[in-house]
Amino acid sequence: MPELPEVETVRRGLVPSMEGAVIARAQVNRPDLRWPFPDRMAERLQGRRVLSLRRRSKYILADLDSGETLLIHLGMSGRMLVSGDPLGQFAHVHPAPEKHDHVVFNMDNGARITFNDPRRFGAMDLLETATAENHKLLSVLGPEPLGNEFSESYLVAALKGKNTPIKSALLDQGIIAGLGNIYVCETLYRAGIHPKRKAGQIADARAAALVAIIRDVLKEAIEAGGSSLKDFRRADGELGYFQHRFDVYDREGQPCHGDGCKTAIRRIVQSGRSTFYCPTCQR
DNA sequence: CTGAAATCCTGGAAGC
DNA sequence: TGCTTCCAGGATTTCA
Repeated sequence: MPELPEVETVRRGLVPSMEGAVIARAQVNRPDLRWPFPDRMAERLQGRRVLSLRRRSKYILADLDSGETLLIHLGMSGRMLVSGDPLGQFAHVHPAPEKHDHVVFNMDNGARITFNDPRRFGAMDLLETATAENHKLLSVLGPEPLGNEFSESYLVAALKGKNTPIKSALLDQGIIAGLGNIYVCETLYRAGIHPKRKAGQIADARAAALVAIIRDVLKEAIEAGGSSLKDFRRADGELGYFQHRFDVYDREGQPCHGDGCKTAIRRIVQSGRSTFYCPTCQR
């Protein structure tokens, strides 16, 4: 799925056409994605103004003037395509509907946001804004990696005593929210830590160093506009380009980027997920 | 507790 | 231009 940087890129792309605008009509083309949509979702969205668009981990949260918040998860293949012309300068041209266009938001400013998700691992729900953090999907999340709560002391303590491989620990959304397979691989490469190393076996200083590395990796990806793999498009439909910067992800057999290191990047499977790493640089 | 596997889906790419 | 197999950014649930 889109990981934190991709979701943040999508959120930013949606702000101009959604924030402050009214959902004139919500078109819901099927009863569910990963889970059933909430009761009367279209009606509850219709006529509501979007007060703000927030992000928590890989979730986009749209606070509405009804006191409800629309939660959106893009799953693995979800996209939000923006069309139309919010500023009214040009003709409102919308693309023809495509297969897997599951939910369409027609805004009162002429913009149209189409949620397209072939694999349907995505999700939408409506929750009370005031108690949003108590939502089943949000209450289990660990700290935001770019927030103040995510500190060196926090991560050192969170990894202490863990017997699980560091790869799995960083993928655990309850320890740190928002990392996915790509950025965990990239983070461990930069940190020089072998993905199979037990989380609790990492020296405090190395665990602490992960904090800055994680932040750097995510910030660079956000600045680059999110990565773009098979299914991901920026909110405006343009491709991101962080994929050009991957050191290890999807580079099996290719030479390591490390200084003077030409070792072939290796791919292994951990918990059913591909892990890419340099056996020379990561210990 | 850990962790592996199955599960929800479709589509693209690779292999034959 | 076919058919089969494998693989994919996630995350929950089930099972050992």
